[in-house]
Amino acid sequence: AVFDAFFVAMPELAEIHSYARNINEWCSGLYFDGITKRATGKGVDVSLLVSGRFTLFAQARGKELKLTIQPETSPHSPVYVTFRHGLVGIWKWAKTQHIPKHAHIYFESSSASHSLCFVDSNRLGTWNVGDFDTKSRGPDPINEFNSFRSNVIGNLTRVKALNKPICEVLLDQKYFNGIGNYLRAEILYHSCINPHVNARELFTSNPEAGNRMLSFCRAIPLEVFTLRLDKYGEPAEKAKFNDWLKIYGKGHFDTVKGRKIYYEPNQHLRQPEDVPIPLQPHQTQKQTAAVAKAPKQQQKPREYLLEPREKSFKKLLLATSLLFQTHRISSEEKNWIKNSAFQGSNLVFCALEAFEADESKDLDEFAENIRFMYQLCTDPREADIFC
DNA sequence: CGTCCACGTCTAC
DNA sequence: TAGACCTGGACGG
Repeated sequence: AVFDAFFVAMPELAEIHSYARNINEWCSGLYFDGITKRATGKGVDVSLLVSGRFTLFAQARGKELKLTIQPETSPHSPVYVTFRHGLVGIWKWAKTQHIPKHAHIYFESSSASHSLCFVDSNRLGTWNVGDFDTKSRGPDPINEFNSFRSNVIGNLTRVKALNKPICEVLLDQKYFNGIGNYLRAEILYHSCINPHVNARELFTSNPEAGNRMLSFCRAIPLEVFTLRLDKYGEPAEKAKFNDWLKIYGKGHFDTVKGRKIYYEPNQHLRQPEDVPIPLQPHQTQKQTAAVAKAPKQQQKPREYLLEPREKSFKKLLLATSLLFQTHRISSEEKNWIKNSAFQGSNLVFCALEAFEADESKDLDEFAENIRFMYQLCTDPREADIFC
């Protein structure tokens, strides 16, 4: 029963990234020509800032989603609108004659007869003109993992906010932008860390466990994103998501600062699994301190239901690492590929397919294609090719 | 029908 | 740290 309520709520890091992917899939190659802000919406009336036709592009950073409104005529500079989704905010692609209830702002495309709608039934979400809030919200654990990590590690000893139980710290958006109540429970469960452990102490007494947890802050939401788990979908999809959850909404919980933290009281005695998608270099195998003392238990390997796309995703990341390690691409190009893959860009997957179809498996040619795409896509004059 | 709960963020005591 | 902001689904009488 708790899950029925759960399924209509809670956009966190994985959901915001999925929203951005959805929006870019719906909107690529389309011109929009109208913006309507209803009186119920709390954000600014963006329609006053845009005239003529425009394209839309979405990016996620933590729990924020930034829409780039790019007017057709070049002298007009783009308008950025950044959304926060509250408890239930969601993006929908709807026929313009049937705008959903609680759509507080929508972007209309006459040619497609559809509108991109920001739907938020309990109106806790809002938006403002401008870029991501980098002052009070930390880097994105998926797209900016290295800065995310150093923002935590670098502030550990001097910032009071990090001298608290790890379950509280994980909700602090200044350090864990995008982590919410279900992700923190899942991350701690997979990391085999007791939620009440002091964060500073965790990182200083057992840095390996701390680092592993930071990797899970990326890997767990990334898994929801790449497996396209959708708690807003059809009943079958909701059930898949429910099955995927290991701990949230199940069994034991404590209430800390008015919020439920679900965990297994003995989860810190388990042996952690490997990070499912280890994209960042991390130390291997050497066990230390409390984790090492834990009795080795039989671990059931995590089961993946890999769709073809998800296999390609992994292959692409492996290929990218290879190209980078062999100095065929720069770190900027490497990061661009990863980000494009996370955003669900078809382009980079096409490059991979071309490489796989190439019988000579020419890595240099693969790298050249990638560099060419990178140039095209990062040049604003050519941005349309990307969309 | 009413009550509880979902759980993000801001504000005020 | 409690309350406000909101809606709506589950559940109980």
